[in-house]
Amino acid sequence: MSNKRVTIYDLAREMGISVSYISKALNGHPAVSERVKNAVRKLAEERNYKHNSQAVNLRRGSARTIGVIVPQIDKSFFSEAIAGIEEVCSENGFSLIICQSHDSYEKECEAVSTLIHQNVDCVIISISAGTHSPDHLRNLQANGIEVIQFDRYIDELDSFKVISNDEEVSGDVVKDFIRKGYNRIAFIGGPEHLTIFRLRKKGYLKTLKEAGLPILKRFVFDDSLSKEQASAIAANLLTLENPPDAFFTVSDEQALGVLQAARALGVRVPEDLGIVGFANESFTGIVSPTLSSVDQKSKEMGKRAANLYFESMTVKQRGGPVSVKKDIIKAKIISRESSRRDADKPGSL
Amino acid sequence: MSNKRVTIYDLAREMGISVSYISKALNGHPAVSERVKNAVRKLAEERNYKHNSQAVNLRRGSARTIGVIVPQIDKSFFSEAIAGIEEVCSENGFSLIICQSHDSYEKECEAVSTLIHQNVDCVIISISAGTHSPDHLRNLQANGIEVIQFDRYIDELDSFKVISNDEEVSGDVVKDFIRKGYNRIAFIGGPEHLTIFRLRKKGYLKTLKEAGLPILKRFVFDDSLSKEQASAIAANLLTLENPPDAFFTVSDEQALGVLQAARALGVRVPEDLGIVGFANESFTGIVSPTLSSVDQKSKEMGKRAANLYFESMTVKQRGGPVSVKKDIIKAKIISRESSRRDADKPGSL
DNA sequence: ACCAATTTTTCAATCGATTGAAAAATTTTT
DNA sequence: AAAAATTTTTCAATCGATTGAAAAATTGGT
Repeated sequence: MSNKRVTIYDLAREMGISVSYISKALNGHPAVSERVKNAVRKLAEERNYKHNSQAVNLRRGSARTIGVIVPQIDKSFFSEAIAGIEEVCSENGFSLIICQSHDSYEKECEAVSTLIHQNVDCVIISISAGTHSPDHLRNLQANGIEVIQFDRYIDELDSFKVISNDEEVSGDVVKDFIRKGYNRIAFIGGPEHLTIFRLRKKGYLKTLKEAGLPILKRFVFDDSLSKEQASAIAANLLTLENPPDAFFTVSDEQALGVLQAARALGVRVPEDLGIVGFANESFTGIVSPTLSSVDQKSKEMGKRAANLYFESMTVKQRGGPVSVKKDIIKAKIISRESSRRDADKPGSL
Repeated sequence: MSNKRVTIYDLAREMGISVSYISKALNGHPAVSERVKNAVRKLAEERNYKHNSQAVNLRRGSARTIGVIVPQIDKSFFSEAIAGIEEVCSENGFSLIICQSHDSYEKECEAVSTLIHQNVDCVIISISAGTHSPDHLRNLQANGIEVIQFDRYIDELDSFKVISNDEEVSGDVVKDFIRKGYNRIAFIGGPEHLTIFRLRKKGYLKTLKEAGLPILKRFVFDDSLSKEQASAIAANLLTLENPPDAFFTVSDEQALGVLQAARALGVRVPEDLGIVGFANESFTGIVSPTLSSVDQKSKEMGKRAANLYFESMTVKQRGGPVSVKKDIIKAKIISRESSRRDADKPGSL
């Protein structure tokens, strides 16, 4: 046990040739004959040689690695996005380091620090709910690390951004509610310092206004991302004299909270109350009634984010100018039982 | 943009002192006066110096990192276990590299390769359903990397193991069913080359036998881990002339599959059919009816696994003998609606 | 067989940080 | 003030791999 690792020095000693020659042979350098290449590769295989990434990366000056920071990896939105990132990275021979911020600014900063230490080439991040300033991300850029934001982003930071058409699709959700006959639509949002939550609220408010519906302040809530908060808000509103007949929430956890409050109060969903959430988490399809949600095409967002890095690298290498751009991926409403009122039934259009 | 990183050479040049002295100052070496230490630290802070982990690790010969390989990070069992590992690692100043095998042997081998390259000190793994041989894990050991298995393990590999009392708790599930009046209990298992699935089946069979109940071969299925397979099996059995009145499954996905099949056929749960799954995934508490499940204390398993590494390190450093041991964490049945028949109601004991 | 051209192989520097030994500077002792 | 003891600082090797330049060996032409 605890054997030392085989290095190219070991191989060189055993074969009686120089270290640099071994290195060139293993890397397919043209100055090495096929005969030697094969012999070296064979021995490397036999001795179970594995290169030391630390050494390679140090020498190269790059770890060929992308760091990913997300609030939680066990939300399907994020794990799917990571899957997309992983796919593109492995196509390009890059590895991934995944960090969780658990929605805390401090943990996010720690992750940033780790990734700088690890000498990553790029950081793809969906910022935590606790993050108010992009200084730590500027720190990454100051260290020559490309920053790419997705979903939850800070607009003022000059970086690539891969986002949904939040305002537009939020408007669509409201329109859909109205079309189905819901017209007392409540909104449960997130912290307003995050652009996506501002935009979703904006889309909601704007569409209500355009539809000529009154905006009831007591039906609009910010900064209530947890299931429990949403549940409490719903329980409160549903016992009013004139309760809402629909809830639009900016996450699926909130939508679930609303559903549970409705269940507890005997309010029927979707007959008496429509619910639409955001992110199309996997549980939305298995609760009863199933929850309508906005699908943000998480995997595609991840792929797009990673591709932005590799594309910009290519352009930079050619000396071309890299214009900072915002990539918008169109989200799509997945209509399930929780918003399926009569008006939506086939033939009723 | 694309600035080069600050190194101790830059700091040394700026302060007009040697590189090694800078290094010693930053690391609190006793041979450096407080005056110099403070000055160096101040400048390092100002210039935003971050050490290069590649260089540090190369020199040290260890990355102070633990690699984790699990089938999927978006199952709460695994993400909770990872949270536990993370907690213990950060207490000990270690980092984490997380890899997913997606239940494929090839991907698991790739992950092993990556982790060897990254020079990790230890690998904590729950092996994939597609893994039949522990050769790749022996490869880790041959490279001086400690291997710790948890949950899904290969018994024949000489390594630490952190596992549940699978056979015992499976027996308890069956006993619980019987106590509640279920007596035609079907079983949907996993691939038998994984010890945990063998043990769960063994506990099921043994307990049926001890209870004097017949073992019906057509009620026992192996290697059917997916929700779809479980659903198909349930649909099949429930339309028999003498269908089962309970299902014990080795995962929660399977339990959900059974529930959906029962719903589709109009079979009432738990009145006509009891269901108990395994892992206490988060969705078991939000489906309707809620699903009973075996809680494996995933976070504790993760913490235990990581602690085993640090404990064995301490012992090894002292030159003490490290006996390979199996740590058993007692699982607990979480009784929810899907197995809540009359007999279980309060006062009916 | 000799010189040039080509192929094969080695040398030495490099990446960034650490560390024990050696050297230089300072303080204490006599 | 010289010698000894102590503190401060630098030197040089090291970790493992890569790479351009230089050297050595081989091949070809005449």
